[in-house]
Amino acid sequence: MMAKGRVLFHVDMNSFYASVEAAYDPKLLGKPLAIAGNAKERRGIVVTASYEARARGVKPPMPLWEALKKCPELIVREPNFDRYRQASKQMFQLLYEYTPLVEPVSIDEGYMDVTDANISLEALELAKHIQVRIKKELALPSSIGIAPNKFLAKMASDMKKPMGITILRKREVSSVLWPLKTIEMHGVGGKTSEKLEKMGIYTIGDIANADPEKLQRKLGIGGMRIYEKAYGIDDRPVDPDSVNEFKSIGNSTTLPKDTTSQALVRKVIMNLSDSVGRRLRRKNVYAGNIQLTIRYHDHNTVTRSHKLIYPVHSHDDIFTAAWELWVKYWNGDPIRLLGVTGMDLVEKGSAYKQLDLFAYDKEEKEDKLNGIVDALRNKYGESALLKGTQIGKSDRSDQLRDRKRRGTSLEKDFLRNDLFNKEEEN
DNA sequence: TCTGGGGTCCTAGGACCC
DNA sequence: TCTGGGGTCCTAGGACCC
Repeated sequence: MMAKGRVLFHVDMNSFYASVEAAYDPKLLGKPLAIAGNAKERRGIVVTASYEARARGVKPPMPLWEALKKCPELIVREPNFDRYRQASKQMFQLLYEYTPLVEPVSIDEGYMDVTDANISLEALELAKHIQVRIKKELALPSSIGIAPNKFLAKMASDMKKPMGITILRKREVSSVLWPLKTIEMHGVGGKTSEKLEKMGIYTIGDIANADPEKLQRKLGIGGMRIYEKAYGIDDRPVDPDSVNEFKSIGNSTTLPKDTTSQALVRKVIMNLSDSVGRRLRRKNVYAGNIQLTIRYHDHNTVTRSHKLIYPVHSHDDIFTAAWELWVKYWNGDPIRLLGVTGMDLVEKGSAYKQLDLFAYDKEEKEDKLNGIVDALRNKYGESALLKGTQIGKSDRSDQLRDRKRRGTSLEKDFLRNDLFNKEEEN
C-alpha cells in the first residue's frame, strides 16, 4: 500500500510588525510604514516595511537613513515587542483550534500538519478559512503555503503576498521551482549562492542537475540538502515541541556610541546579564556555558565563551562569568556592541541528579555540599565558578569583595538553591 | 554616513584520553 | 620505545533565517 502523502501548511504573516501597528492604529493603513529599532539614534535599520513602503524601495534590513532618503514621507515607528508577542500568541491559538500539530518557527510564521486533522474541509478551503479568520479576528494579513512537506510549503507561502494561498505539489517542482535563482531557495544565502555560481550553478534547476557528490564536497552536508530540496524532498516532521526546546538565550545591544569606558561596559554587561538571567529563570533553565559577544568599532565581531563547572541562572553568576571573559579578552579597541548569551541549557532539577543519587537526607546533602564546595575551592581557588580560567587580579579582588558582601560563595548559593528547591525570586 | 537583535546548525582545530 | 588512530569535549567562527 502506498503511504499517504502529508498535507502541510506554512502560515506566514505579512509584514508582521507593521501590520500589527496598523491594526492598532488604522490611520497607518495604506501608508508607507517602517518599523525600525534605535529610530532616534539613527543607527537603526528597517526591521519591517509595509507594502506601501516596499513599493517605494524600502525593505529590510535597510539602514534607516537610507530608507528615509528613498521615501521621505516614510512613517517610522519603534517596535512594540509586547504587542507583537500578544498578536502572535492569538494567531497561534487560532491555529491550534484546528490541530495540535502546530510548529511555531518564529514570532510570525509556523507550520501545521493537517494530514489527519479531523476537519471536513478540503485543504484549500481550510487554508482560506484560517486566513479569513486571522484577518477578521486579528485584522492581520497572512499568506499560506500548502504542500506535502515543510520546504515546499515554505516556498509556496512566499509566492503570493499579501493574503495569498498557494498550493505546491511535488510534480510542479520542475516547472515552478527550477527556474528560480538559487538564492530564492530557503537555506541558500549570499555566500552559498556565490559558491554555486563559481560552480556554474545559477538556478534551482541547475542544482537538480548538478553532481550531488560535488555539491557535498564543496558545501558539506548542506550541499546534499539543497540537492534534495531541488527535487522537493524534505522529510522533516512538524514538531510542536520544538518551540520549547531552547538551545541558547541571549541579549545584545548596540551602544549609543562606541566606547572604551570600563564603567560603561561593566554596566551594560550587568544589564544584559540581568535580562538573560531573568529569561533563564522564567523558563526554568540553567546555562552551562556563558558567551560574551564583542563587536568592535570596525564591525569585527568576536565571541568568547566558557563552559561552567555548574549551570547557573542568577544574574550575579552570569555577570561574573561574562565579566571575566571581558577582562580576559577585550583587545582595547572601542566597542560598538556587547552581548551575553547563556548556552548549554539544562532544565532545573536535571543538573544535579547525580548528587541526589548519593545523598538521601537533608543533612547528608548538606555535608556532601560542603565537601564539594571545599574541594572546589582547593582545586580552583575562591573563584571556582569558571573552569580552566585564570582570573585577572583586579577582577578577582572585585569578586571577593562582592562575595564577602553577600556573605557566601556563588557555587554554594547555587547548589543550595537547587538541592533544597529553595524558592527563586522571579 | 553604512549595516539590529533574536536564534539554529555546521565545521574545524586542538586538547585529551585510550 | 619516537609513534597510530579513534573518539569526545571545548571553543570559535561562519552561514543562514526572521
